[in-house]
Amino acid sequence: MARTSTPIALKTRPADAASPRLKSRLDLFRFLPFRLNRLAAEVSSALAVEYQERHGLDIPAWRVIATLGFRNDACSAQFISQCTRTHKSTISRAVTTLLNDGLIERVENEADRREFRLQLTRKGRTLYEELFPQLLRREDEILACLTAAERKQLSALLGKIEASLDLIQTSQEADAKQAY
Amino acid sequence: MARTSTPIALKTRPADAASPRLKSRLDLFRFLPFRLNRLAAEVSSALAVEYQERHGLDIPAWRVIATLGFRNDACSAQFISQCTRTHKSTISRAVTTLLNDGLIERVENEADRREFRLQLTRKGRTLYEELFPQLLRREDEILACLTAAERKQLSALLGKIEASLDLIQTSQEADAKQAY
DNA sequence: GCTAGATAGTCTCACTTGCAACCATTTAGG
DNA sequence: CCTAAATGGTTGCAAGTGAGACTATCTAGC
Repeated sequence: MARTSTPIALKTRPADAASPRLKSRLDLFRFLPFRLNRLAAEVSSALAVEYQERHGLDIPAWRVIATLGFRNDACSAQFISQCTRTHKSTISRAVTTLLNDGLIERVENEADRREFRLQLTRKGRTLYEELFPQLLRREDEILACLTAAERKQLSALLGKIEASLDLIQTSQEADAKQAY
Repeated sequence: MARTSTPIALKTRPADAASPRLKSRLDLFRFLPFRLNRLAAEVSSALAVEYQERHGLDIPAWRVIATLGFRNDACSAQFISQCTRTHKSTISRAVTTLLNDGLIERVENEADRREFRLQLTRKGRTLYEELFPQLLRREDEILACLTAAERKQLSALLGKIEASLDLIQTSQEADAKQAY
């Protein structure tokens, strides 16, 4: 449309590898944190259709389902909170909703009555079994632009950064680390 | 300040490349969207120190500064909104704050009096010039775990996905696309 | 020129989320 | 045992954000 002629247009093009990074300017589009944020946001919204529109789950709820679905044994809200890096109050609220929807159930832990063990109900597992292939398909769509080798590369690279970040964190917040 | 992921964090180990992905289960830690979200959140919070604590900027404000700092000429709020993929109301609020802080200024656009052209003030530019090397240093720290070649690879891979997502979006929401 | 439809930017509202206080329970130390 | 500190989980509150209404301006078509 005529729209594209406005200064706007700017199809935020991926950093094109050709031109070298300027020393005196911060090119936002080559700045990793920015790219990660933007990419994560876009990928998320590309997937949101699946669990939001088709199954009425929001992101925290999906994370709970996914964590429980992935593991066979029941686990605590705390555990879910930690491994998805989602605030415990957020998880708590999601858990409440999912309990009401009958997608998960919780069992008293006799050994420690502060904590509840959570697990998918039959209904919840059905949903999970139905939802996750759809999500994998979406992921595949998104990654269709990469060869198998490239996907492996990407995974390995992300893994390295993840590992490195954990280290950075560890050295910075030695006490928080205790929490494990 | 909103986005901070829980510092708690159980050592969600990076998908270890050894064991193959199970067919019947979705391993959250190998699921790209999840990894991207988590990584983006962590990287963001690793950088947040710089612009939040040291300069009192939140993320939207920093995006405005960065966009203006990167370009030489003044540009509209709309433009910033689009190229950072941040909602226009969020940008609007950040702009208001930055105007009050004297970090940016706006000039009437004679040609189109709906829009204002924004630019850094002297003070704003000083802040930008001071802040961005710090951020680059941080980025370097985070990427220190990768060789130069690997960094290039990563950048190229992200670029491919970015490009591909634009395409996906385009085909899926032909009308929404107008908005860009 | 005038009207209808776009567009830039602001503002209100509702919703989500992180934080921190809180309750219940467990554990450690005396 | 009894108290103090830690831990799992919930909830009230405040801050940030997206959706969408709204204002002012611009553009196209008649």
